[in-house]
Amino acid sequence: MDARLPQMLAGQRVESVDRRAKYLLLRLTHGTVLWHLGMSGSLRIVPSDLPADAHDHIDLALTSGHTVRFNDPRRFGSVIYATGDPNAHPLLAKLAPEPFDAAFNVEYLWRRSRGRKVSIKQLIMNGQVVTGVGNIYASEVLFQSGIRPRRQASSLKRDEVERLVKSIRKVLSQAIRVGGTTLRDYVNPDGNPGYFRQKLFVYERADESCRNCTTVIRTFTQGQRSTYYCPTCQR
DNA sequence: ATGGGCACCTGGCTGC
DNA sequence: TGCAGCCAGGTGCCCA
Repeated sequence: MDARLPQMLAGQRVESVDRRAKYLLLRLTHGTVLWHLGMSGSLRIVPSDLPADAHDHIDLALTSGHTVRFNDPRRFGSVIYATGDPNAHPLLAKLAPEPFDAAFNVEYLWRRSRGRKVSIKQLIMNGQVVTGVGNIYASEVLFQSGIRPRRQASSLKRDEVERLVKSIRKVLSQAIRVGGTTLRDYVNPDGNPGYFRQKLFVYERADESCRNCTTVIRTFTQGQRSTYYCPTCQR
C-alpha cells in the first residue's frame, strides 16, 4: 500500500465500483483505487467501531458510518491509487480481454496460441492471454476440455481451442454463481465460503478416482504451481 | 518476444 | 510437545 493513500483519498467520493481482471476499481472523484485481494485477501463492510482483528490492514471509512475493512493474512494483496485513465495504468494496460468479452473467442485464442511453446496450462493462466483463470480453474478447465496440462500451446488443434474457450467460460461462470472456491480460509464479503470446491473434478483430488472414468487423478508441478489431471479423460 | 524462475508474506499442516 | 520443512487461492519483475 502506498503510504500517501490516506491523504490522497480523504474527502473523495466513490463514484462507482468496477472490476478489471482480478483488480477491483474504486472510481473516485479524482482518481481510481486499484485493489487486488491477492491470494488471501477479503473485504467486508463492518461498523466503524468494530475493533480490528488479526490481519486487518486497511479501513476505508465512509461518511455513511460504515467501514470497508481489508483483511489479508498473506499480505499478497495490493492497493494502488491511479490518476487518469486506470486502464492505461501499467498494471492494467497489457491485460487480455475478459473471458466473457466477445473479444475472447476461438479465433482470438487460436491466434494467441500459435507458435507458443509454453504449456497450455501456463498459457491460460497468463493474464495477457486471458484474465480470470487462476490455478484452480486452470486445472478444472483443462479437465473439462479433455486436454493435458503439459501440452505445448501450439500443439492444440482448432477443435481443442474451441473446447477450451467454452470450458473457460463455463467453469468460471459456474464458480462465480456458487461464490467461488474455498480451500481453506477464503470467504465472500458476506463471510460465507464459496461452494465450487464441491464441484471440482481434479483440483486437490490427487490419488482419488476420476469422477468421470474412475482413473486415479495425478498431480505434478508446473511453473511452481500444482497441476491436477486425469490421464484417461485428458489427452 | 518468449520462457523460466524468483520474490513478496504468513499460517497451517505433516512428520520427525 | 516442539520445531523444521513444506505447501498454499496471484502476479510482477528480472534475466537469459
